[in-house]
This record gives sequence, structure tokens and C-alpha cells, in this order.
Amino acid sequence: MAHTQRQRLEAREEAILIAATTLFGESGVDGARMAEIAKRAAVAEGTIYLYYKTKHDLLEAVVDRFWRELTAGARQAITPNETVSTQLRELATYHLTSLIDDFKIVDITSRARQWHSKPSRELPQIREYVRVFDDIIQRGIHSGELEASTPIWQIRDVFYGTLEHSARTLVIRNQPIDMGVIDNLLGLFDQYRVVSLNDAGAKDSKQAVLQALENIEKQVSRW
Amino acid sequence: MAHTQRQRLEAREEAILIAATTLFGESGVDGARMAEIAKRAAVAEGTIYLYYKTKHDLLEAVVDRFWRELTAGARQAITPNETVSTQLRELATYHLTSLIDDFKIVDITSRARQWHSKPSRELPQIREYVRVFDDIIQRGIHSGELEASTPIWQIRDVFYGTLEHSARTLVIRNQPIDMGVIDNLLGLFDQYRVVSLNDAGAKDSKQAVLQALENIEKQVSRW
DNA sequence: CATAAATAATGAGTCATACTCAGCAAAACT
DNA sequence: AGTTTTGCTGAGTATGACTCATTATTTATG
Repeated sequence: MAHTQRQRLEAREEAILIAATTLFGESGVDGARMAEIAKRAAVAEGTIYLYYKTKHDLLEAVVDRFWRELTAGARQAITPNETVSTQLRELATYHLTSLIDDFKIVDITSRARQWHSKPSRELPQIREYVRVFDDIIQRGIHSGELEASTPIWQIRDVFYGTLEHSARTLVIRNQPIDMGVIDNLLGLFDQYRVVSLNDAGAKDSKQAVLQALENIEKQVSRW
Repeated sequence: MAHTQRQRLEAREEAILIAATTLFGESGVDGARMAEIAKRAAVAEGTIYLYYKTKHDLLEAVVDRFWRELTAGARQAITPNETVSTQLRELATYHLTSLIDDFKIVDITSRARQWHSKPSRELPQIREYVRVFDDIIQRGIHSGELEASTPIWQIRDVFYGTLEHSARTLVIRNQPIDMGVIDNLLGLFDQYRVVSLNDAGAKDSKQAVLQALENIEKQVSRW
């Protein structure tokens, strides 16, 4: 049957991919031997090359798969009709947790970007992953919750850059996940929130103004 | 003379290091052949191994040297008695510029952290580099310009994480340095500034309060 | 169902390259 | 000048990614 056969091929490809993922994680890219991957996937060494042209190709597939799954997980982690602020917190938490859990693979991602001399390429699957963030921000801008003057890519770089760096810091120091990182980051993001004083400013009762002042002070000095 | 001889040895070691730096940059770590490095350094292939035990060792030395020089440059780039805000801007500008200029080496840095299965280590020279930032922040906290409630490492991760990510974005897209990145980042850092309403709050003239309100609004909505 | 054609899998062999080491050269002592 | 010590060399070795002729399995055909 054509159908069964095709499934068998896909199962094999999957087995190779999983074996490679595990071994890359255990031994690093250079430490992982193709022979060992083949052994763990229960295929001959030559068989790998029927599915992946080179070791680097295999690495790319591993990384691609990882980010694809991460994207699915991120979408899942976000509550649909929540506020931008809440969604960002959900995404940040998910992202930081995942980076720490699978740090080995994250670390290996940079290897997939490098192919000898060729400059770093943007991996397609990471581009897709990043879109999860962009969608939240876009929605926030559209609904008027966020201001639109800062280019999205800059905001995104703050978000992902900080989380990646923090994940590395935590892993290197063998520390557990620290939610302070996320509080801090989201606190910074408050600056992108549209804060208008129109509501409070319209009232001319001194009391109201002072109240507004107090609220703002809290917000400003929260960090 | 012992002295001359020692200089000769150091010159050789330096030649190897420079040749390696160039070639790693040109061809990537995997693309660079030890034979070619030897040729460019005008030594025999075996000679390299008298100075560096393995290719990975050589890579580490290259990376270490790069960050050492970056540290020196960063210290240079900072005006001694300026405000924290100005110094941070100087450092951010220097950092972003350097990352973009020498992106190839920066990219290779992650390779030096990975030694087969062993988890990412903190490279000593990067730790030193990071201290440049810490010193500025410490001074700011000490002088009362900055609040001290957020752990420094978190602030640092925002700073370096964002700049590294932005550098990658710019390089991958072939865009020139964009100072907007730095404006944005430093704007976020305003949240770490100590903002007290005591001055304005003490006066009970409605006018003064409104003035304070206005100032704050400007600050909050600047971004 | 037998046979042929097409497709997939195998693993011993090839080849590129990081690394070694026996021998040689230069420098430093005496 | 001779002896020892230190540094350099590049042909040779070992390793591991990759190939390909052969074998096995699946599909197509009468």
C-alpha cells in the first residue's frame, strides 16, 4: 500500500530527527557522531543521507523542528481574548521557561545559522515564531492600548533579546526560573502603553488631580 | 638574548592568532583549515599546536582576544565624569557599532562556549566586559541617580540582550546602524531613574501640581 | 501469482582534515 | 667548539563525514 509505505518513510525520518535531537543535546553538534545517531534511530549510517544531505542539513532540521514546536506551544499558551499585557506575560513566561528547559537546543540554533563563511541567515521557522509576539503587539496598537511610534522590530528585539540573555544567565548560574525577569521586562513595556491624562485632567478638583498624580507616580516608580 | 627570543615567541603566537581571527571571520570556524591558518601565519602546521592544543583552543583564544579589545575600547569610549545617562548612551553606541562591525566574530563567540557536551560556560573575558556596564550602574545607584530595587544582572540582560539581538537584526537585513535602537533602549532605562514627586508634592499650589503632572506626562509618554 | 521494474536500505570503503611525533635547526649555556 | 636545551617542521596517523556498488523490499504488470 502506498499509504502505509509513505508513513513508514516518515516514521524513519522522524526517528532520525529525534535521535539527532537527543544526541545533539547530549553531546553537542561536534560531539555527536553520525554513526551513533544512525544506531539510535535503528538505521544504517548511509540511510541518514537519504533523508538529509549533510550533518549540517540534519542540524537545520532539528532546529527547525524545535522552533516549530515552540511556536505551536506559544500559541497554545496565550489566552485568546485577554489584555495585551496579560498575553505578553503569558508569552514571556512560556518563552523563558522553554529556553531554560531546552537550552542545549537553543544554544545550537546559532550553529544552524552559520554555514561556513556565509553570513547569518534568518531561519524561516524563527521568523514564524516571532510572529506570535508581533500579533499581540499589532492587536494592542490597533485597539489603542499601545502607541505605535516605536518600530515593532525594536520592541521585539528588547523582548526576545532580554529573555534569551536572561535564560543564558540563569542556566549558566544553575539558577531556577526567576519571574523577576519577567516582571522587570513587562514593567519596561509599560512605556509603550498609551497613558493619557485626559480623564483626570478634565476634572478640576484638586483632589482628583492629586489622585491622578499618585497613580502615575506609582506607575512610574514601580520599578 | 632571552629577551629577544621571548619577543619572537610572542610575535609568532600573535601572528597565529591574527591569521586565525581573519580566517574564522572569512570562512567560519568549520570552513577554516588549520593548514591555511598556518600558511597565513607563515609557520608550519605543527607549530600552531605548540601554542594551542586544539582548534577549539585557538578559537577560544581568538574570542577572548576580541572581547578583551572590546573591553578596552568600551572604557575608552566612556567620558569619565558624565551623567549615568550619557555614559550609558556612549556604551550602547560603542557596543552596537562594534557588534555590527565585527559581527562574524561575535557570532562565533557562541562556538567558544560550547565544548562538546559540556554546558555553556561563562567566558572570563566577557565577564570582564560586562563589568564596564555594571560600573556605570553601580555609580548611578551610589549617587542616587538610579534606584536599586531591580537586580543589576536583570538590567544588564536587558541592555546587552537587546543590543545583541538588534545587531543581529540589522546585520541580517543589511541595514546600517539605527540609532533609534539606542534611543528606544535608553528610554526604557528611564524607568530605573529615581523620580520623586516630593519637590512638586510639597507645594500645595494647584498650579505647581499641574506643572508636575505635565512634566510627568511628558516623561511617561515620551515613548 | 510470478516476474520485472522501481525504489529504498545497507555498510564497507573513500577522502578530507585535525592532530602527532621523530627528526632537524637554532639558541643558550659552558 | 661542543653540548644541552628549546623550538620548528611536515610527512604520517586517526577519525569521522560522506559515497556508492550491492542487496533487500515494495510496487507495477500480465
